[in-house]
Amino acid sequence: MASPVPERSADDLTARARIRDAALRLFAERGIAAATIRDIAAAAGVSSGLVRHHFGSKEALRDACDTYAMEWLDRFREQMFLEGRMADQAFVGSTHPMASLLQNYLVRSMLDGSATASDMFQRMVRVAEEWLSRLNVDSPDPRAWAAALVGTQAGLFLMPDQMSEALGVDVRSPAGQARMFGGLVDLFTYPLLTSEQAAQLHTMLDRFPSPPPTSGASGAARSEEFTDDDRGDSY
Amino acid sequence: MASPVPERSADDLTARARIRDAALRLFAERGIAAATIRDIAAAAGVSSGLVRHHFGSKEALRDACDTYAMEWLDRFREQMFLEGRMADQAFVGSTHPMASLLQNYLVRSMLDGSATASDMFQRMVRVAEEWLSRLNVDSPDPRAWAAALVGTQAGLFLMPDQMSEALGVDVRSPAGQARMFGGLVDLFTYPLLTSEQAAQLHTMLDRFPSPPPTSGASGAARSEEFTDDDRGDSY
DNA sequence: AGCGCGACTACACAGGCGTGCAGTAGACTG
DNA sequence: CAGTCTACTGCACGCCTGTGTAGTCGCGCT
Repeated sequence: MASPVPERSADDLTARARIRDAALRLFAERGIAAATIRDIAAAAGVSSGLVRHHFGSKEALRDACDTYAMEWLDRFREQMFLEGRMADQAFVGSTHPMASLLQNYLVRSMLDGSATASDMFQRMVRVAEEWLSRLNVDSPDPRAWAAALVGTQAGLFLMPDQMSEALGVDVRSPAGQARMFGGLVDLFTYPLLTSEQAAQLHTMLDRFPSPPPTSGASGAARSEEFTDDDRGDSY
Repeated sequence: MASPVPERSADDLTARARIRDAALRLFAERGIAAATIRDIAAAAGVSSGLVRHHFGSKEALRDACDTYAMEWLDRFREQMFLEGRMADQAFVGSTHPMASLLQNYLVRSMLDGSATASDMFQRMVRVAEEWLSRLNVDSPDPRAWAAALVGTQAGLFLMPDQMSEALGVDVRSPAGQARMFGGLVDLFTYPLLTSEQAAQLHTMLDRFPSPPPTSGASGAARSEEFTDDDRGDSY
């Protein structure tokens, strides 16, 4: 559980740090509500009262986890991409477990309604949108494109059990993760729709945008696009 | 909340049906654990005792919802695609709200560990894999490709709040849903990686598949791929 | 009319939850 | 060496949960 992005600070081996680490892990594994303070305390090897002593409340503990995860990942990305340590195998190897855990945690926290995690989601959408603008992709709605990109990937972290079952490998293991990301590479390499099909679908989607569902023709036609698209993509 | 896929059966307007519908909605909105029997009973306009009378336990109620959702969607797909009612706007318009709700419910139930919902996930992966095999996509790992396709899309249903914030539109509304699916169309139309990049990534991913993480070079290099891929796709 | 049975309600129960709080041990300060 | 502060524990409280159960209502059958 090393976290040497900014070199683990001195007071970070304390019970407080152990509680935070245990909370991050249990929150990520079970969800916020299902992970109890008593379980977290037990996992950290302390009493439940100490959790309250250090963090005040469960909500405050969760906020502390949110902030910690976000700041850690921000520093991580900074070192990774700005300081060019992407090829530094020792750096990447030692930070990866924590990076993976924190990403999982943030997606879970997002699901249970964390403002901090949602902020990070929005930031990632903006980054994706900027990144997209540097490619020569002529999407009619880059923002929706970026949101779909971020949203779909975040969701993937939420169902490791199902992905593991589908692949016959624990996607939490290095081998499983490699396989899963291999699938992701394919997904973003081979287009499923031709430009003509896409344009056609966009035309149909644009046809019924504004009015609320009057359960009439407009709603029906919109729905048709929903299901049609859905079929083509995943059924 | 019409559900005319097999024409709503006669005994389906009963309190039992109202309880099931309320459970589906609250389970989908809040998650299984967070939706209490008392809330479901109140939403259905009955006493909490009646929920137990009809379904026995919360777990049994959830199983009933799982089965109902899966069978409903199976019939829905059958009519939709085999019986060619895809262009029937009345059919599609009237069934879409329920289809959307049940998909959301199943993904939520899957997240909370439902075997039925997980089975449906695996079936969707197999269907996607067959569908992929009819395209001329030369993926080195079609199963991983299909799993990534299904997993990413399922995840999208889990974060409507974040997607709505990113798009400035409630994705539960027709307009918002159209916009979100428009982004999905783009995502599956314009490749983010060239075939060369993909082949390169696959080579790197294949290099470190089998051994458990010894925190040595293998793990480090694998992690590099993780984060590198991640960066390219979503950061 | 009387009877039975399923739909339905009201209420009580045990368990687990987050929280509050009094109290102890140890280290540091004057 | 007394004082103080912080880390830390143990326990009890109130709340909410799923569950159990006794009892009422109303309809259909004989």
